[in-house]
Amino acid sequence: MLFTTTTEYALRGLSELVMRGGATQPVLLADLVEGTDLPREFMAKVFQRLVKAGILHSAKGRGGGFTLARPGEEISMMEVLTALEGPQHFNGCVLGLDRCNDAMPCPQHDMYKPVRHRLRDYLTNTSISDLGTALHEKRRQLAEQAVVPSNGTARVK
Amino acid sequence: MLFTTTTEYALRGLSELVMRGGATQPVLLADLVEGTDLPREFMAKVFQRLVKAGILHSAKGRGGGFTLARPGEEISMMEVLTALEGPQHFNGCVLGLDRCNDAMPCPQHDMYKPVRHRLRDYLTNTSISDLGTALHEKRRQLAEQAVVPSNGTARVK
DNA sequence: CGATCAAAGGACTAAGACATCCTTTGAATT
DNA sequence: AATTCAAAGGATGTCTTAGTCCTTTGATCG
Repeated sequence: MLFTTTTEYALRGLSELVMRGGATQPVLLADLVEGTDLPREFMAKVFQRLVKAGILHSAKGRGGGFTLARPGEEISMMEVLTALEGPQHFNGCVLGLDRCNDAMPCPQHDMYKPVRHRLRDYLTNTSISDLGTALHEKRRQLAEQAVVPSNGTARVK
Repeated sequence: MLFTTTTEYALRGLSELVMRGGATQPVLLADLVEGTDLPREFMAKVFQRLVKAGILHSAKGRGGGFTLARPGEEISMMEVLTALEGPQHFNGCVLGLDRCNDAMPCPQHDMYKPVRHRLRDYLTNTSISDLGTALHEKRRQLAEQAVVPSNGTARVK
């Protein structure tokens, strides 16, 4: 809804990367996608773009793989979005007009502004480290749930 | 950003329709797009879909055109969005996962929830009448501005 | 140096979005 | 009934997005 498929893959891929220690040691694409439904070949293209955008670092050959180019705390969802879809995504009106101008003013500019602001806040203030941590935590909870599946004392959501 | 081009066109077209009295009398597509950059032929397709969705009513031949099928106050942006892009757009995670499940839980579900809620509120509580009114008002302001362009007493934004 | 490993990159296919053109249908006017 | 009007609908074309496959590049290990 908010992102293109490409951006969604990027964010999910980065979450996985962070969760697998990609902040410090290289992670292979093959390892990263295993157990997920992320399409390997396509992810390779997406990660290539992230390398060029200065978000990822890559190394070929043995001991290679992908690592974060910078600390994960410094990479926001917004930066990923911008790298892949361009910067203009948050400057336009709700209705997608190029410009709110004389010929066709955006009738919703004022009402949409606070909504967009909220959205922008979320995207700029959430880092891919946050995504990785949240993913890790979710999986931990699910694992715990699986171990004590029908025990009344276990908190199961 | 939020919508596909098709949905944007639909919302803009409906805004124009309402502004031109399409709530009560039929408006021709040709009239509706004139002075805008809305592509006539493509808009015809979009409006066809809105007719089938029960949002618009159409009439062929002389005296024909498009009118709202129901009062504009009762038609929300969300309804238009849903009619054109399907209902699943607001039920998913930020990351676009089909389901937040064991195999791949959404790492951001909880944090994104309030943001989505805000967005949903905006879209369900804004009707196409609101859009039409806002459009009309904006154009009125611009016209006023144009009449007294360099007069110090005129409030110009 | 040669083998192997893994990302980079090019070529290609499929599907969907966006857009236009032309014919058909149905209604109103003469 | 004939004409005209305007939307409905089918056919087609183009572009972008999504996705796969295969070759090349560059690094490391033996």
